Amino acid sequence: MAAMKTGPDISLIASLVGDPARANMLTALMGGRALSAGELAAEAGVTLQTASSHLAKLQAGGLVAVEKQGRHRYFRLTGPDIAAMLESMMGLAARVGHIRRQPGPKDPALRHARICYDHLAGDQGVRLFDSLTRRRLLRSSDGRLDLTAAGEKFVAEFGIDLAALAATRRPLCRTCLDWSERRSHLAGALGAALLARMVTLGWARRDAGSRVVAFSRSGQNRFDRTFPAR
Amino acid sequence: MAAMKTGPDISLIASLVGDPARANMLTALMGGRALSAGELAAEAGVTLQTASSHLAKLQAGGLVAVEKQGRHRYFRLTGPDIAAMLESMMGLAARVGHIRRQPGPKDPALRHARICYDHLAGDQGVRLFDSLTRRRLLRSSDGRLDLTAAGEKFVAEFGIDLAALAATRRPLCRTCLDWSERRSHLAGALGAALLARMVTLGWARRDAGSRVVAFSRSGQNRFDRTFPAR
DNA sequence: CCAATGCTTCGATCGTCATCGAAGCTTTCT
DNA sequence: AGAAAGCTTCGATGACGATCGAAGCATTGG
Repeated sequence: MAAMKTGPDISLIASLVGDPARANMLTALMGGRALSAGELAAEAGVTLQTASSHLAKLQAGGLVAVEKQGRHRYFRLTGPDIAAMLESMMGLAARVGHIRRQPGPKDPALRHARICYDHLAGDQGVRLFDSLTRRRLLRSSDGRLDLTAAGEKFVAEFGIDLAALAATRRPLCRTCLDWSERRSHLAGALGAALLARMVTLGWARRDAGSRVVAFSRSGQNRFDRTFPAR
Repeated sequence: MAAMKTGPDISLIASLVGDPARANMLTALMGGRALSAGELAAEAGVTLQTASSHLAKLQAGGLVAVEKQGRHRYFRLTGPDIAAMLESMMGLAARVGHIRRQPGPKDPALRHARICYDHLAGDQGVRLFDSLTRRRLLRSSDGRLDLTAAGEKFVAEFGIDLAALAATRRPLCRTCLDWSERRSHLAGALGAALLARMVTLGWARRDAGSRVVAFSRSGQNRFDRTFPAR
């Protein structure tokens, strides 16, 4: 007879993530785009039937949502907080030494710049966040993270429509803990918009089929100039 | 044949938390003190043998560490980041609706003030954090959270030896996401020291056998005066 | 030295769940 | 309408792991 426990039930969520196939699917969905059941099956290395079963459980558990489009069913994470939790788990796993067998060829690229749901993470993500705060374009006060007046000007000049972002229900600025850098990077609507803008400007493109964000040579230069380290 | 994955292995960590008995033990350890195998067995509602097996796995996974003291073996979390991850999972579980069967009698008390590893969480924890930042005693810049000059003075007058805290390897100020309030509260060495000081001052005492922090009537009054909402 | 306490290890049992083949359902394309 | 694509459901199999009784090992106390 278990003692009467109170509070949220962690173990349900954790057991969903605890299966390797599901963990792979969730990691793939951290790329931010909605993926079909077939793509997720390939990503997890299981057959379509098995993947379907897993996805049904993830959906029942509230971790993923589905959108029907024709004969496809596209799955996505139900929110950025799911991605944030996964990143924090990765940080822990890295600290206690549960690194995957082989570093893998894409590993350095992932550490340099990757997608975290819809914003930039890795070395580049942390540098972006540091640059913005060091130049007082971003400030955190009262437990909230906000753009300063100078920050709003800067972002507008960078080509982002702040009014449009403010219209969404989503918080403008959030922090997200980076597993590879163990520092914070910028999430929230602004984090997503900044990455989107960089892609539009041709600085970087998203590597299809992975979370890698590949900066071009000139794009990297412009990034360094626009978001200087000091 | 699973595709070659890279990065930290989430599923190992998650599967450890995924078992209800282990999740209960970890939640109990969020209280911050080291607990014996017997206490943890009672907490989880399993026999001693089962608990022993679980604890061996948690130890192998790097989530808990053990200290031998005579014929007792005391277990504790291997770091504050474990507690932070558990809190974030609770936040998620609460959002997607995995709340435990009965709210339970201790639930309101837990939401008001509880231990999160070694610092104050819940409504009181969030109010403490808000008050410090609103009065510009705490400021976050450059991705780090730091005491201002005024903050250092305030903390010293509150009876905390900052030099001693700085001597530890542990970060002075950290934020931790609160599952019940969905806001940040103060963690890190300072967060721990503030709670310890309040207990020393007799403002509050830790409810044995739970994570509840019970403020006395006068202690609550002094808390409200020392950390005003605005 | 013997008994009691605290915990671990062994062994056996039982459930649960991941997995995939096969069949069924729905949508799209021709 | 027929065929193909995308996915789910059904059913069977197999494996892992949670659980506890019983025995074993260490430490403490008389």
